Amino acid sequence: MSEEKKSLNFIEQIIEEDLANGMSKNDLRFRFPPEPNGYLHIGHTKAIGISFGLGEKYNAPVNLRFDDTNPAKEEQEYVDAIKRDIAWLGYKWDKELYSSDYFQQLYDWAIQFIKEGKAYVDSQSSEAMAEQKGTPTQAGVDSPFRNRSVEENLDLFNRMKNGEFDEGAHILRAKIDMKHPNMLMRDPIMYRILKKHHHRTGDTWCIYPMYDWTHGESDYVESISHSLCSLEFKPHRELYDWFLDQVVVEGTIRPKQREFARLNLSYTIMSKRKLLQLVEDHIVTGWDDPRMPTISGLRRRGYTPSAIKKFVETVGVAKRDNVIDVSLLEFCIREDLNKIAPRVMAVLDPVKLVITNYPEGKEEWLEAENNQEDDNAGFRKIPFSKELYIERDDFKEEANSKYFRLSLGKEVRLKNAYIIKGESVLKDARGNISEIHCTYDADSLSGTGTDASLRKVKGTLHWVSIKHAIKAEVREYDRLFMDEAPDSYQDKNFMEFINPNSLKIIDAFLEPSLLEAKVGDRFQFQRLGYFSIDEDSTSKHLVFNKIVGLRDTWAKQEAVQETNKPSEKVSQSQQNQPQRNAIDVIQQLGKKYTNLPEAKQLKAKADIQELAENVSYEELSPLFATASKKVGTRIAAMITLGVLLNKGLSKNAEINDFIQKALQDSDSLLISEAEAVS
RNA sequence: UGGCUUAUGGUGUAACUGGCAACACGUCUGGUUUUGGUCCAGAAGAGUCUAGGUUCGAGCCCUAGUAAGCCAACCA
Repeated sequence: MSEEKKSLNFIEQIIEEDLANGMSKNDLRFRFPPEPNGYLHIGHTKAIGISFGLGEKYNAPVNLRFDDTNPAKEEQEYVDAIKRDIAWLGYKWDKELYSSDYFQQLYDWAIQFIKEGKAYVDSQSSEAMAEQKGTPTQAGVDSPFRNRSVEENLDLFNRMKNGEFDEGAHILRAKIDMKHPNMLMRDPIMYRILKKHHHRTGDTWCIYPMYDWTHGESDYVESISHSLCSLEFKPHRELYDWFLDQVVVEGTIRPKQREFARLNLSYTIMSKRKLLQLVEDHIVTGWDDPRMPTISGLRRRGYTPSAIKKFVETVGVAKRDNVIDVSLLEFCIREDLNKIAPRVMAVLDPVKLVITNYPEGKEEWLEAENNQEDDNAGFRKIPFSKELYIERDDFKEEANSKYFRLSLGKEVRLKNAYIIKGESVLKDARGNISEIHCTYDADSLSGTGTDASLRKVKGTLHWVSIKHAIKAEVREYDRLFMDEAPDSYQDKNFMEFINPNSLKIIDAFLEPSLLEAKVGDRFQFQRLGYFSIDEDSTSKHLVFNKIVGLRDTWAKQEAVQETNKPSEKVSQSQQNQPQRNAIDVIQQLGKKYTNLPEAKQLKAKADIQELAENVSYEELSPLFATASKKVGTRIAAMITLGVLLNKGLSKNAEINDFIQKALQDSDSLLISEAEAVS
């Protein structure tokens, strides 16, 4: 129980402060307010995690409120999908609510606004109004309708509500300030005429409230204490507060809007509009395509709720723009699946392996551990026979000592089975390997405890018995975009970065135990990665999605070797070796110099003096400009200068300046070094 | 000639509210291993955007710059 160490994010700090200032814990209440105009994606998961997470932390209710003020875009399908996704993540909302529940209350308040002279009906075209609104750097001007009488406004608004006007003929605006530096405060629109069927209120209304007018008041009606949203709503806060000022009654909970930076993921896009385009252009098969960053896509891909929650937790909450590396998401899912996914064997790119000294027709059912990370996972039987498939990548006719897999004359272990030795290969007319022949050591069977079974060999391969193997379709996914930030360019469309090879369909061979697997089951295909059964599967035709590969340091090594071979890209690998310029090392020593105890300081000084022998004046002189507060670096530079002067360097104006400034410093170490050279 | 916000290793987030920068991912070593996975041990990488200032002491406070993001939909 050592939770006190965990630091609070800035939102938690605000809440703690409110609590300290007398707010009752019972008054804490949050909400998640999606617009039902698209599917939830991984970015929303952050917002969900923040508000629902706070609810869990403080044991406070969290409402799910659909922000459904625009019937032109919103649909029941999205409501259902959103509820499904949040429930799947494992969060429980207190009440399921809709902004449309408050249409009447909002309308009543609007009437009150008109009566108090705080709102008016404008009857211009949207173009005219946009022009009057000005620009961020230029004040707006008042509408000619701004000073209509209360009676006229009331009459017009009433007739708007009754459907007497066409869309666009009139709107209701709050009367605030057309010269306000915040554009949102320049008489924002509260209502527009929309003769559309609403998924909940049907045809009851033909005027619909705008977001700004609706959101804060809905929070208020629900007694939301903290209304958390992403950063782009920061400018809206002023208006949110202005609207609240007009209606909040003393002694009630006044909601507080606070903003955090939204989540961005490298190599993906987060805009609902753009995601919709991928669906409509059939780049993907739907919102739940396993390549999509939607929650439903991740679910179908095989991600677990706990991995996603862990991810969101790890990412943190702050106010600066960020791009999270996908490797973190992958880490979270691997970490989770490593503990829970049963291991099985599957061969995705088969080559036939024949064990020449294994009896014809013999078969054995060998014992295999389901998950060595889980003591309760148990064991299963897998069939072994003379003819197997192994991975094409797992064999090379000749290989160096770095290659741990099968090659001619070398031994490897077949996982859960025997040790084999490569003997010969058969090739087809084009020279491709069609069969590998090997011999096995009959005494080496896994788990028998014989000396032979205990022998250590370099590599272990996964395999599957040809006769017993079941065929399955495996869908392997790659990132949808080839650019790290596909929608960050003004001059390029994100569609230009679509990865044409984001889906690869593979005919794979699996061990027969998989015949019993059900849709949604997740497995580790040993040495390959994590896979889950897709809902397209039938009893005759299994379909797997690759969730994520295993961490693969071998593939990485190979890639490095490749790039290093043609040209001498040695510099890259040297970068990590302590092969640095003397001056850089000196600078480094300097950084820590003032923090060192005296004995180490002396050693550092000696090191610097030694290194200084290999430093030219041209390398040193830039350090003269070091900021005055970086005392350590200046000391190191001074010591180095001493060495150069000793070697016959003559002083110039630059050097004298540097020394003079050091002599006037407050740091005694620096002064004494400066005195030593002056 | 606007307003608001942000700035800490490659990435993300910390730093007990002023006491010489920590955690996670990633990278690299080494060990264990019947998964080149996991696990274990370790390393490299940041004087905290710049320049001043206050202070015994600044990533935290002040001033001035710089850079990035957001704001002109009858969208949310």
